[in-house]
Amino acid sequence: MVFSNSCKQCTVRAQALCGVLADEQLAPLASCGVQRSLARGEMLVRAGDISSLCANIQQGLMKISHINPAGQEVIVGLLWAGDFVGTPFSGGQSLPAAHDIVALTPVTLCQFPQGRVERTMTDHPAMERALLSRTLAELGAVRSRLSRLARATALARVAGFIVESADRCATDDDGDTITTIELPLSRGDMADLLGLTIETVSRQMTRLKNAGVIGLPGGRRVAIHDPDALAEAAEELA
Amino acid sequence: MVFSNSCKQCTVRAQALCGVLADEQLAPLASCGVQRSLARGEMLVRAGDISSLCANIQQGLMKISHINPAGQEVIVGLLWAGDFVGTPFSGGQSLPAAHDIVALTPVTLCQFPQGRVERTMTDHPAMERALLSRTLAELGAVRSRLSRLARATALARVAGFIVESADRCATDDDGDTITTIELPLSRGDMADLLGLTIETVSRQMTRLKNAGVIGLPGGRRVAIHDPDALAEAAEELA
DNA sequence: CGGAAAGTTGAATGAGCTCAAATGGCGTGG
DNA sequence: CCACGCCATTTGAGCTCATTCAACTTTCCG
Repeated sequence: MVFSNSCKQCTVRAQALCGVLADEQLAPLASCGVQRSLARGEMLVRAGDISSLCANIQQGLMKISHINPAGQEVIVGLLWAGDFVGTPFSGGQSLPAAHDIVALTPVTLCQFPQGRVERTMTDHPAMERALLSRTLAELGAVRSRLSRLARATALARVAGFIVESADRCATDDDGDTITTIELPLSRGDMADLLGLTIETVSRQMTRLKNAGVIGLPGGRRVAIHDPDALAEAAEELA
Repeated sequence: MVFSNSCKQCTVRAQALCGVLADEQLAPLASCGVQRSLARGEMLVRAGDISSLCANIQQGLMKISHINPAGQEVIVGLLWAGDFVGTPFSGGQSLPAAHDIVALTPVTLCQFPQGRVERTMTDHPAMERALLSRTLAELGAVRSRLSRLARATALARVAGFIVESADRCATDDDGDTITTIELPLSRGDMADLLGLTIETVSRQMTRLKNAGVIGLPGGRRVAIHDPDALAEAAEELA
């Protein structure tokens, strides 16, 4: 249902199709995309919906989350700018969505009619193949997160998340000695993502700060003073 | 890389193709499948391998596992009879495998030349679409496991695993009042799968036994005395 | 400003881990 | 057939790390 994309700032075309198709082949699809905006906190898909949504995230960050019987929210994945969301084909039975999808920041996305995407895939098998390939890669990525959640300590989870965010959010000022990023998630969201409590997340952040590994200049900003130590902390295990 | 299949005892054809193709379309593929056996513990794929493996599991159970830097093994998924394993196309760049794949029981599988599978997919888009659909479903399933690992108590993890195994291994004697299954995993494998220690798994099994929910008649057998209580325990959270 | 939400810090509790020893099942060899 | 040894599993005791509950501080917006 979701496809990760490693490229940072690319057009809708490149995102959806991984560059396998020429521009003229995409024209019919690109021409029918509708731009849409979501406010922070707005829900795009509700678990249980029978939705034929099919879109590309252009800006912002969304969460894929699940609320368990005890009322706790678990974030099972994030969708960054460039990621694809939705079901690209009707596939006979339209299954209800398994998870909520909610905007964590203001989001802009480009929405397509499902039928049109499906037809484009049928006309251009390379696109479908690319989508399959990307989905397989995403599956591997989720499995890796699974192995971290299974065993890693609270410190390693938090450090790992900062490293990952730094990779994703990498600003252009790479000449600087110190990288500062703006975490896109609240402490509460981080806790839901990492399977911890808000307090524990906060404590580990403080711990990293006191160790001189990161700085917390205020807001949700994080200054990475010692990337190596941070990466090492992310590998540490129970 | 892996596709789950809910059907229990089906032929290679039905498994790989979800019944979307007629038999005669499959003949070229079916005719070049090679049967292969693996002993318990034998490794099919090693993490880092550049493998073009492409096969269907006919009998037995395999684990997809990852050994973390601390030397702990984490099982990120199981492959049951009927599941598909491997990369069905070369996709330009052959990525090295991210995980080990090892037989937990004696396994028989039907292996295909990758190129032939790829060609069959190209000739029959319905097959590729089915594969994509199945992969998306698998992605959802892994996400659900993720949410369980993130928050559930040890008891809930163990109970959940027993429920899942019971669904998978359901023997034909469904007329019986009490269902007994043979767990396909050792305590150690269960621990690796659930992100617990051997001792904790054992303790929770004992706890369920003492509560009268299950019986442990010996070996790896589990008698399910109270399915409802077991399901309830599986939902319980931290 | 002022109120609410978000984040930090502290103390006590408890679930699961570690280390260690006992028990049970099972195949081998006498 | 029984004794032995090996391996998986169970059980026990103490400890650690993350959670819980609670108070406090900071930041964000109206």
